[in-house]
Amino acid sequence: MLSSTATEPRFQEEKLDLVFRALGDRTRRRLLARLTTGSAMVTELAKPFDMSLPAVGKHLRVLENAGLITRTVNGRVHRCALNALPLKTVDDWLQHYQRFWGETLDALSDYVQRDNGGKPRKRS
Amino acid sequence: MLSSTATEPRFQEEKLDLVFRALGDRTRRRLLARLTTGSAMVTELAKPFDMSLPAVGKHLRVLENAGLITRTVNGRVHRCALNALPLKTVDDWLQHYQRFWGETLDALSDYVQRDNGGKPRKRS
DNA sequence: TTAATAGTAAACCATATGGTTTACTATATC
DNA sequence: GATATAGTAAACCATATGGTTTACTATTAA
Repeated sequence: MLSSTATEPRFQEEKLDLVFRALGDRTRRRLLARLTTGSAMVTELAKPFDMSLPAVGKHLRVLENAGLITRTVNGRVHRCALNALPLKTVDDWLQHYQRFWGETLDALSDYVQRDNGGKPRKRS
Repeated sequence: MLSSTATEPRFQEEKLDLVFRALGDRTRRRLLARLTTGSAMVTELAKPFDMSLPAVGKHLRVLENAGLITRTVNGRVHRCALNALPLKTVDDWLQHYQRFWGETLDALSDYVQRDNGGKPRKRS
């Protein structure tokens, strides 16, 4: 077995860098949202955007490098599909912080609803 | 009421831009992780990093602009604290995709464990 | 009051990012 | 074979990002 595995911290950190940065752009999030309705070729994906085809192509490349989409080339058509697995990695990362936004919400709730007998609100 | 509210789509999109981009850097994620153990002043936060103080200061500014930390100035000491609420926004955004990584995992599971009678695996 | 500490501001630099336009390649179609 | 279509590649540009160093401000302490 190689010294590097998919679960090794550094590997995961690099992946998170790519995924978070890929998600940090509205155009790319719109592309992902579009792909939840099914795979599509590049020109189809580019149509709704007020932007050149190469620009959309670059965004798709960023998403691909982050592992968020897969591409199958068939003739001259590149068909893109959503790959949500990296989002699970993000979700896992987020879970470490869930209790903190819970705490914040509870504190806010306690502050706003003092007539609640001071009981913490149930977590959603 | 003003024409712009915290839940208006554009507002949320801008926020997601800031938060995702803030999270797309390892140094900043380490800073957040540190802050889960409690608030700290800037020099304390900077200590573990092989990086100048102004550099860390900039990272903290990015986190602050994304709403991920709050800062209380007391004399010359700036005390930073985690604010995880924007991470809940991220979590909400992620939930729209949860069923897709579920599907992918199921498909993988089906492929790997053909001896399973073809039944979909239970969601975690 | 002098000196040390906490931190930002500003100027600077290299590289990354997000867009453009203008080729160019490869596949379909007439 | 000629032409249209799908898409990338490459060159270019403006701005953003992540780091540096060198001031500078403000507060605390000797």
